[in-house]
Amino acid sequence: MAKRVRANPGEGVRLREEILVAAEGLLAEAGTEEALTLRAVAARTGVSTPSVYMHFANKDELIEAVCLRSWDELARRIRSVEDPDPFQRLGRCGRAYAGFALEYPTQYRVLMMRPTDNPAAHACFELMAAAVRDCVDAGVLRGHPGRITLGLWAAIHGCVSLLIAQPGFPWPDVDDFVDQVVRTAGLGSAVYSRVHKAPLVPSGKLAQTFDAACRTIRSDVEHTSDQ
Amino acid sequence: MAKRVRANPGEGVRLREEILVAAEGLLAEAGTEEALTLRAVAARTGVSTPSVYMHFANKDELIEAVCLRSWDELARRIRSVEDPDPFQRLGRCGRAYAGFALEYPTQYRVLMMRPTDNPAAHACFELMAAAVRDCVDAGVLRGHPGRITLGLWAAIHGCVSLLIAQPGFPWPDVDDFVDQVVRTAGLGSAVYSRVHKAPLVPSGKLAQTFDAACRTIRSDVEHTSDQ
DNA sequence: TGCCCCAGGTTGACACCGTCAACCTGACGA
DNA sequence: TCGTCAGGTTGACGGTGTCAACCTGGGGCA
Repeated sequence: MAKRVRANPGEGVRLREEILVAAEGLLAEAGTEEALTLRAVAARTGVSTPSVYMHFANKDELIEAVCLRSWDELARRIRSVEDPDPFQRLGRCGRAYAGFALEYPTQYRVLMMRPTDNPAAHACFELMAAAVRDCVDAGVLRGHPGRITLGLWAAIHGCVSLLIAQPGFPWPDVDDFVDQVVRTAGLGSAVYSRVHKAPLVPSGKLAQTFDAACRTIRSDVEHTSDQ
Repeated sequence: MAKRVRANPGEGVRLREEILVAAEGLLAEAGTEEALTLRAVAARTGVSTPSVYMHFANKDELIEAVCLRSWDELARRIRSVEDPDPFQRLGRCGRAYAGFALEYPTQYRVLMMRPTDNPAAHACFELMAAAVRDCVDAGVLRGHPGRITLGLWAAIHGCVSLLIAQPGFPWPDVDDFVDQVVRTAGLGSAVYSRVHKAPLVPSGKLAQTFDAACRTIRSDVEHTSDQ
């Protein structure tokens, strides 16, 4: 372990940054929140354990700070999604969300496990809500954008959090599964927003209606669509 | 703390049971997995700490055993769902799942957070898959039942796990939200299973198609359906 | 009847954890 | 030149999971 040169007054923030990086790395390697030790963080930073308390009130606040960075990264990804068609764009946002979660599984896990009430998280939700609002404006979705966003969020979060938490499960191809959930949630929201809580016709008649509607939804006619 | 009478040979299983009950209670009260202490479990059972190791190899195995019981309870609830219409029954199964999760939030959290590969969990999935299969047989859903079940599972799990993990969030009415997610997932699966990965028509045309289809889906005609 | 065995525990200890009070140290302003 | 104070370090405390060693009393067997 290399000798650390003591920081000059005013430069203490540098150590804070190094600690954050070390914690981020350890969290990714260790896997779970409690596997991340203050002692390990301090050792990796090349500093004594209580030094962490110079910059973070306790372990929880350190983890909170790590999470904050993750929210920013997630927002960055969602913001970078582009597509001329609003409904397609909403789908891409969902896939971007899933991509982030699966790329940083541990961070995502920690992120969603603790009650979060910070501006960065709020911003993420607002980005999704804005994409939904565009779909409402285009007429493809109807109803309250916030409510619809919650539904989509639930579906995608459920998808990735299961993939992360149950790696031993015989999942299908990950991209396929994410795609399925994103499309199902989107199409389902479109239908639900028009049906709402109305009692549904029996299954037999539903089948006919779906068959007819989906012939129109598919943009090009496939000759072998049943399987 | 009352004196414990020592168990006779062969009666050791009784203590195992008492420990499980104590752990279950503490988990529900404490909230999180790491708040559940072996010392607390032992104290509540009226026994010394290392006695727990007579019946469970370590803390993890104790928690595993607690989880196993929860899976059984979940299966019991799903099994008790009845409805003549298969699509309606599927929805009720989803609501039963959510009801369990929200009634035992801590157990559910622990349950889903750890990789589970036990028969009880498998049985729960199979029950859901059977309900889906009935819908496929009735024609209201199409495609591979296992895949569809995964999608529904993801949606409902996401819904309840967000409700549990983010109690501070300004959620709408819980029952309403669960209902929304269940219906959205069901309707979405029906549409997705017919559209699959086909490229979709633009949002404008989608809106018209959905409007037309959903007029048929609603069993009775409302005169004020827009809002 | 008396002996011993062993299931069913208990005692005491270990290493590790988060946390904190007390202490050190070197650069900088007066 | 000297005090001050930001930026650390040392050593300790209580709590945790875990384990080796020990106790103990009821039942099988002579």
